[in-house]
Amino acid sequence: MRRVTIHDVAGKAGVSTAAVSHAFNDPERLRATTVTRILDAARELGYAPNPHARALHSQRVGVLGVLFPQPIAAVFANPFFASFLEGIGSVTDERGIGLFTVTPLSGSLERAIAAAPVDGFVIIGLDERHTEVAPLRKRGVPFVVVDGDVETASSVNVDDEGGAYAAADLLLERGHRDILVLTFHAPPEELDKDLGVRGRRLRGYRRAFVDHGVALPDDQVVRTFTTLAGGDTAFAAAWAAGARPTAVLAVSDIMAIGAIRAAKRLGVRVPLDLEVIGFDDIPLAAASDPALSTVHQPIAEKGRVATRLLIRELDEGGPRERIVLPTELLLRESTRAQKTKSRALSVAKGGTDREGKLFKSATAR
Amino acid sequence: MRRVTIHDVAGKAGVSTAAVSHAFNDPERLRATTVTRILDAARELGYAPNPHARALHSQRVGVLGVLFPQPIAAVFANPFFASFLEGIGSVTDERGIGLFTVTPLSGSLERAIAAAPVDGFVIIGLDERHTEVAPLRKRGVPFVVVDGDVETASSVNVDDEGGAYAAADLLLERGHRDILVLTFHAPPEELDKDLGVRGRRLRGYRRAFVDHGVALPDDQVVRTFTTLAGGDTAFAAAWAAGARPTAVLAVSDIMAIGAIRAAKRLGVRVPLDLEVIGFDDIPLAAASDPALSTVHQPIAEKGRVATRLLIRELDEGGPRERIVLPTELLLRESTRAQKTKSRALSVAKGGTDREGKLFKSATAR
DNA sequence: AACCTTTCATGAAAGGTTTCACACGCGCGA
DNA sequence: TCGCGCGTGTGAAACCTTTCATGAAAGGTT
Repeated sequence: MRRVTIHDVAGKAGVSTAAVSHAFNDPERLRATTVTRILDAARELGYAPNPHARALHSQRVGVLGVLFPQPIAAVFANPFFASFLEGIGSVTDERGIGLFTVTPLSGSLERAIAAAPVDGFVIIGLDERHTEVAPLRKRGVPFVVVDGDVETASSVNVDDEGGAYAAADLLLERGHRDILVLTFHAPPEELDKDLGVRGRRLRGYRRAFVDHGVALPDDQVVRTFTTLAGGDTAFAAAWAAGARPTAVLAVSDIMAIGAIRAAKRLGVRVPLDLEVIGFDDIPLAAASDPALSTVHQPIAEKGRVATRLLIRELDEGGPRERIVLPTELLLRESTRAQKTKSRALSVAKGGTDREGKLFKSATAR
Repeated sequence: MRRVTIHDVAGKAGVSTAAVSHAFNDPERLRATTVTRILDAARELGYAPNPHARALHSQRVGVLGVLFPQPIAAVFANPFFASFLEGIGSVTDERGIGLFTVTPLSGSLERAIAAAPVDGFVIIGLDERHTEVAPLRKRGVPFVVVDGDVETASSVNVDDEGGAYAAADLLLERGHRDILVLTFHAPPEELDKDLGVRGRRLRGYRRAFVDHGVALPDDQVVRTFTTLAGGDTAFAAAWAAGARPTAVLAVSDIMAIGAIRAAKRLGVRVPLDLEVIGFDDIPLAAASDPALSTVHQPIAEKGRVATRLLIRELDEGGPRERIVLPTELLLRESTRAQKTKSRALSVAKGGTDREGKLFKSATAR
């Protein structure tokens, strides 16, 4: 059972294949009666132009790839990525563009990239050292990097360091001296250097400690998994080891919520005995009990900005840009302080942006 | 800056394009030294076979589409779909297949379907009356329907009715007589008939009421939005109207959680004054406070089963199947009853399934 | 009547890959 | 010596669409 092609339609309507093509793509060129005759034939046959043939010819499919370095199941299980995709999707939808989720193919990102029928990529979570992007560049496939920095491409980042600073600063300002810091397990290769998102956030915390003249001993910085269970066990373990922190800083909301769960179980009241600040502002943060104070980052907006950047590059070969979006300290119920939310990087710098809506900056203060 | 093609590689390696193709796809056919010479040339040039050309020829891209009837941003915002995609992704990943998210293109599902460069579709949320699938059938594109039923295709469903029955049955068994039922706002065209998932769940509730000889007046069935706010306002409104239910049945977890929030605000204690049972068992259900009793449905598993079915159909043109997966009543903290979880459709019926792992059934009792 | 414009339609090339059928050269068995 | 098979490699068709250049017919002008 062969798929119906443009030839079948042409035959049925008694015209050339060129006419059929025109009927679909540029009906003005044909007599109205001819167009309807062709369209009728097409409908009757159930014809739709073959996307591959069309793409092959026009060198353009109308599909964007979103590239994740982790298995696809891990992507969709993560609410952070869900929000991110939501942002990307809102733009692709409005532009009539398809969305392809690209994850490692049998463990190889390179293979996945090569096989993906897309016009360009939004890449997330690949930091400085990743080598997968080199072939991309070589093949001339446009891409935009999010939460990372690559010499040769546009990038969209968030003021992680500033947000982390604001969170730590608030707690220190309120007199806390015994603060437990929860951070991601590092991938093996970056164990020493503090690279990527995690590194920037940690750097922000550290800077606040330094500014307040407070020490942050190594055993107060705990590495664990980015899960509810991770935060829970990390807090419980610290407690069992004799730590009695009065506050928690976590580089991810879900870990913060896990820590709160452990604290509740141990009879520690939040925020009375323990103030907690997370990072990201996932939807669950507002819904959990107590509602989590956190550093809000515009996740969906990151996706939107990156996608618009990519589309512009695709359409007009626009210039490279490095965009840094602001973060915002959001105080809810897991802290006692009720200072209104403060905003990092609230003023745009370097403003040559044409749309005037984006925040641009070389360095985040 | 033209993309590098197979001709460039052939030229550089001093062979024909056919030889290059063989070097990639069937190296055995060529002398080993030739193969390495070709591969070297390819690497040096940064060559990767053009996916479109390949797909055009082989009539196969290695990509599956997941079809949603709502805008893409709504898809990713919904944790239900996230779990579903997680299930699908776990299978496509393992088989080295790409995943394409297909949502209406400028409002038209048909257009999106036509333009999608995929080998087949997993379709979710399209019920009996939707007409979009007709062209698919006509064009001979294989698809599998989830949460719906189409004459001409395989389908994967869940025992919605049985699960709903179990939930309602439990509450009625415990003596509740004043139960508020929360259901989705119906799309306009199905206002009267109770079709689709919503209809099946409502039917399950109703059957339990009948079996217990209890009436379910229309004003106890409230339609609202499938959101936290929807459940919240619906409960609050009913309360304001003088209703004093002792239990709530909601066809979606998020609505149930919203109702609990409203109840808390009104000074109604859950589960002491009000027992609540949701539906779906989204991740938030276990994490909320009190943890939500709910009808668990295997969301990710639905995705996995559907995907395997589709792949089999693609590979071997396997037979159509109608699969019904069991649901399970999960009692947590929003009910007082502590009966161990009960399971609907726990026994497979109709077992001609070749893998013997899936549950099949014509009617879910 | 000859010529020019428009309007509508077509032929054929191009886009990049895979694969079928074939060719070439060589060794081996008959 | 002939024929055959095997190991390697090639030419060209096929996959399906779009678009450029072109052509034919119809209508208008001088």
